[in-house]
Amino acid sequence: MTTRTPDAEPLLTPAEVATMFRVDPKTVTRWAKAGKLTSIRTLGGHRRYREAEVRALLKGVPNMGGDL
Amino acid sequence: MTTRTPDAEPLLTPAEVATMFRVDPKTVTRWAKAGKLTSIRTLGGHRRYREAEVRALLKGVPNMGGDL
DNA sequence: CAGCACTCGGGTAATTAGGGGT
DNA sequence: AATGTCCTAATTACCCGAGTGC
Repeated sequence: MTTRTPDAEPLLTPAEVATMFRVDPKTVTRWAKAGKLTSIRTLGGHRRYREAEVRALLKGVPNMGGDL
Repeated sequence: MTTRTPDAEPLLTPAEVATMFRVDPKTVTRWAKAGKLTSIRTLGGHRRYREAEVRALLKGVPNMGGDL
């Protein structure tokens, strides 16, 4: 069976992102509202997030500022 | 000469659309029933969706300071 | 013709959105 | 300013059996 794959970017549900960051889904929603996360909405209004972006944020950005 | 192609819009199956939106195929069916998606029915009653329309709805617009 | 994956249809839990308050 | 919790309404996900697509 030839699996058709029309460019589909891997998306994550709010719950998945919340689990990855160890926060509540509500918090992830706030990040999306604040423009800190790219959110793609389903036709019903629910949000989906780009896996690539979430992973990039999870990678842990090195502290360049020497904050501590 | 290229292959002769009759006027045919590229169509997607429910599973393909579901994968692109990261939702269940049943959800895509609900969108069609709700009139949110243009559904083309096969002679057997199965639904097919316009790839162009799906892509247009799926466009991930980064939050450029105007989401709400 | 036979067989398997997928979709259909309906019904019921789980998740999400949104606002408000700590 | 930021996160977690409570509420209600809406949307979505998984259960079944039967039919379609190839």
